[in-house]
Amino acid sequence: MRVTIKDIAKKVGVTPATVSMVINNSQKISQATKDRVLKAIKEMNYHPNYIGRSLVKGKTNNIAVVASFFASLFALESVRGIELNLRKKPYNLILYSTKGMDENEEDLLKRILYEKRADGLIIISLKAKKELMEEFKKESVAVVFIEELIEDFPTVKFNNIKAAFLATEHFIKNKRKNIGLIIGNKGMNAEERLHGYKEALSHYGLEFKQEMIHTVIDYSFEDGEKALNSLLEKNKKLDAVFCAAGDITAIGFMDAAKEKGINIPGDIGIIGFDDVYLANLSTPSLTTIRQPIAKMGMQAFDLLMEVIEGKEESEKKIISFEPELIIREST
Amino acid sequence: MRVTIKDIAKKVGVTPATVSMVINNSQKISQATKDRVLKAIKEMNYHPNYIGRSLVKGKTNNIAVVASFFASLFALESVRGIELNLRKKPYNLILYSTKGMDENEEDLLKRILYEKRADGLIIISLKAKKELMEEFKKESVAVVFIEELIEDFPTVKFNNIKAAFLATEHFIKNKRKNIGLIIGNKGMNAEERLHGYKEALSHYGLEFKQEMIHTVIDYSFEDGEKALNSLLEKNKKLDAVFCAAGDITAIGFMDAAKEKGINIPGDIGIIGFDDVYLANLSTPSLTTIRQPIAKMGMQAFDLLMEVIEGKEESEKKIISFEPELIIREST
DNA sequence: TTGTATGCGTTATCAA
DNA sequence: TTGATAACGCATACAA
Repeated sequence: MRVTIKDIAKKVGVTPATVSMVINNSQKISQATKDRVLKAIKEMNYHPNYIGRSLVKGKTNNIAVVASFFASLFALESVRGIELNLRKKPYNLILYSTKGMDENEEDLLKRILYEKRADGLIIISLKAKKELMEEFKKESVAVVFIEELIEDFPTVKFNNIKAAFLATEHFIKNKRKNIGLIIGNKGMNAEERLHGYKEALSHYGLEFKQEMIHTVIDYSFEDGEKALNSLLEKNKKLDAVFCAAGDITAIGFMDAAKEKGINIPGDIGIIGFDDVYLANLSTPSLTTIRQPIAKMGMQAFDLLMEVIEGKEESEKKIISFEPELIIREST
Repeated sequence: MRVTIKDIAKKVGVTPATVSMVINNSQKISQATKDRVLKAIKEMNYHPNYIGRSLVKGKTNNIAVVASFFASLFALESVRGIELNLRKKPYNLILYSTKGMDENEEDLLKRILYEKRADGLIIISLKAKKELMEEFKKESVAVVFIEELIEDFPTVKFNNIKAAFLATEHFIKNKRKNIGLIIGNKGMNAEERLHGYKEALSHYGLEFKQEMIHTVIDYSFEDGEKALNSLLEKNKKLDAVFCAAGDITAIGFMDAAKEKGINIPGDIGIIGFDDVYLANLSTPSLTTIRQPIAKMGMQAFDLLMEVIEGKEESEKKIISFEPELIIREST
């Protein structure tokens, strides 16, 4: 049997209530009994059972992170950031992934909420229904979003519009006229990046053409290879590509170009997105948009703590991170 | 207020006990009341509170994964594998990382144990004291290790000796004579890989030289850059490097070589370790040892389930995975 | 300053 | 087949 406060109480000759008060270092316990209880706790190797505590307190000290899967660079970096700041607080991290589960996303969120599995949630790149989110508010379970934005909920995001504008503008200033775009096929991110791309074109008096857009699903290396063929087929004069679908896809694109004897940046310039390690390692090294993902995770955790601790002004905060264009050899 | 079995009971006109029995679909409840209760559960949107359940059952349905840091590719891939199989079971994942915590590793493990935070643990690449582990056994909390081995505990590991042998042998067969080794500075892995490296040298009649070894701490990109300078300084004739510290470090090494005008594989051949997906994307692409990390994670989870479910023969099982040498352009 | 009593949400035992 | 009651480990309001 595990030792409980009862055992300590019996040993010291006080009641469980007294022991409990010592543990939560109440002011109204005499130093003498405090010492005796503490001594017994050490001797008997007592540790409070967090389930008992949770039940009476209505608090789990767990933070749930929900994402579609955790093996993506974005999710990984976010979790790393969250973890970094989590360490300063007495919370644990529980990960819930939705991809490949029998349960759908909404049911999962409901379960976390109603089964009382966490005091707060960080939801990464997932769209959630507004009504369900209101339920979280009602049950006072704090929620912070990363990337996808829900009205009236705190969110950490990235200025995708400006990012896409910067990338596109960089091409234009370098006299590139036929700028393709590789982009994800869904989500707010993709919309915003498309928006920034269009904005830059129109700002510099260039025409937007639908055939310049290639959408991808997986953000994979292979997606980049396919994109090259598809874009070239439709646009013989293609001289630049902004790969808003990430660096990995951009590198897939470069790899395919190399095989076809297309020179980068001579024939086609390319800009990636994210600035992962690899961007600096490819040949040519990749010009890209740097996104401070880990910092975004850290910020999301801090925001969550503020909401849990009751700071009202944090409840609707939207924190946006600004892009940085890292110029290397591919443009 | 959250709805509890009491609310359901009141609404239906039965006792909480009956509702509980319905939820756990006991056989001895009449279909009629079963239906009424189920209907009320749906109407009132009831979900069982897992904390209440845990308290009486003495079971948390949580699996803890402990590692020094989850942002490493090894830990990430392991978690991914664990996650994959976890989905088939009614368990949740809790992540505990030790690096950078105020608390040391041993205290963390003690906390997980005595606070009753998980029914089972998977410990990744961490050395634990035998006595403490015996405590887990006594409290019947299941434990499975990945990578580090503790006597009498189930472990999933990788044949590091053979892996290092294969890599070193590959160089030798390609007429490389001065083979450097980049390797972590602690842990069983490093020892085993060093062992395999030495074994290959001696098997092919080459002399082992201490100055051919460069140890690293972080397994980082930067470590690879430093390794190049250090190794070259001590060995002018260096013509091969087995980077047992992982692909990222190997890529760092290549990057530094590129800057110095050293040709890979012309001047120096390099072999990495892990086969992360970056390995195939670098220029030149990286020859490396493939380690089925996700599969190891899956296996660890299955083993853990077996122990939790009381299969005695699983309690001392050691499952070893075999290496595969993936030959690409860097050798 | 400490003890008594009660409750958190659930399950299990026993009786009806 | 269902109800009454106690128990899990802990915290807290109130009484002493």
